[in-house]
Amino acid sequence: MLTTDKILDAAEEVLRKYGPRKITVVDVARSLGVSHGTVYRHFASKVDLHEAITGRWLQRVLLPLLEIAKKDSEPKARLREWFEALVKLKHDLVKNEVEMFESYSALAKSMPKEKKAIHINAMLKMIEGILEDGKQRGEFDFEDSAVTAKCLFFATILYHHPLHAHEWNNEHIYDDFEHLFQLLEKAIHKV
Amino acid sequence: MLTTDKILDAAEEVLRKYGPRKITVVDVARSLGVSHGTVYRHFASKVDLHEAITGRWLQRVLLPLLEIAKKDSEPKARLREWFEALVKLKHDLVKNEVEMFESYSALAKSMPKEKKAIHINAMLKMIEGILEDGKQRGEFDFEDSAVTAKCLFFATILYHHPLHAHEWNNEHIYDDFEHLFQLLEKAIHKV
DNA sequence: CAAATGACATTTTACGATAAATGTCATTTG
DNA sequence: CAAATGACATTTATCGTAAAATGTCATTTG
Repeated sequence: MLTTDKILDAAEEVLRKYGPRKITVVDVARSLGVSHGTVYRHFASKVDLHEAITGRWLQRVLLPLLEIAKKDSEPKARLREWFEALVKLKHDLVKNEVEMFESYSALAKSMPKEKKAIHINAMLKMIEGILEDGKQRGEFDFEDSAVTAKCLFFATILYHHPLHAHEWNNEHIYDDFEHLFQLLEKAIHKV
Repeated sequence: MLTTDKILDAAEEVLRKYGPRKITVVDVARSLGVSHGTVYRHFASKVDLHEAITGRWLQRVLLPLLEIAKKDSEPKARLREWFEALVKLKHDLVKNEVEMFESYSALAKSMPKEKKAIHINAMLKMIEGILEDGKQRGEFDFEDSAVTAKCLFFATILYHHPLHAHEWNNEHIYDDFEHLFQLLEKAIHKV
């Protein structure tokens, strides 16, 4: 019997092989050797299928960040490690898996923002956790962890949002990030 | 005799009337009642013409920022005023002149980054001036004005870069900016 | 002779017809 | 009877051709 997961596997395979313009319901069904009607028994629409593909990939790719967030190392160091991992992750995707990155970026573009918000919120929760931890331990100084998490995430958006990927081949990009992050640390570290 | 300025006036007219897809050399020439060959006596290429149009517009639209930067009010207040003006400026352009904003965004997209850098550098210089002033007066505390200016500009990019314009209809956008800016202030204000 | 033209080869875009994909559902299959 | 099919109307993408724009330059104009 055909499962949702098998369809997603096939879809990723198609994506990998033929690029984002070719992930049609028909092609995915063909690569599974079933009729496209069958796929519609598992996904209400092409868009739903796309969202599922992207969602699964995002979850997988962001796993390392979750690991870092869960550590109980010093919050200051952990926060830095998390953000450095975030930008390195994104930059590496662009460098080493351009076609995959672009494929998924293309899919993500057509994703409704509520769906995107889910993943952004997952990231914000990780940051918030580190911040809250640091606040408890007296390392950090700010009012609201959730608000501050948002600030940090969006302040660094240039360095991790796909929209800005074209700027990441600039040779000073890591220096710039480093300077910005130091500035942000200065704002939240207890003096 | 035909002057470069007259051509740019006509080009803006065409842009305003027919949108960005219609600013062809031929159309601009037609609206001036001259042959398109004549336009080529003033601009080496269509791209050059586009750059000139965009450049002139940017300069005009960013004039208010220059005014603020030149004031000799308190640097802390001036910095805030400058950034609030920047994001308000951009947001107003989207709200009140959508078609113009999109037109120019479209033109800007095809502009080489060296040309864009000129305008970004002009902005950075304004920020740097305010920061340096504040440092002299003992209001601010940081190492390098130029570096810090870059940090502030790019940390707030979500709120003023056209790429993110689609996020500006979020109702919390001003609150978010306010929180971020407070955080940044905390990082550079002398305690 | 400086300024402008318009004919030109070349490149880019627009358009419309054809093919393919989406989404539904009555029917078939195991 | 749950699972899968494929015929279908509708929407969307593809592609070749026609039209328009780019960029050059020898010629014309005032």
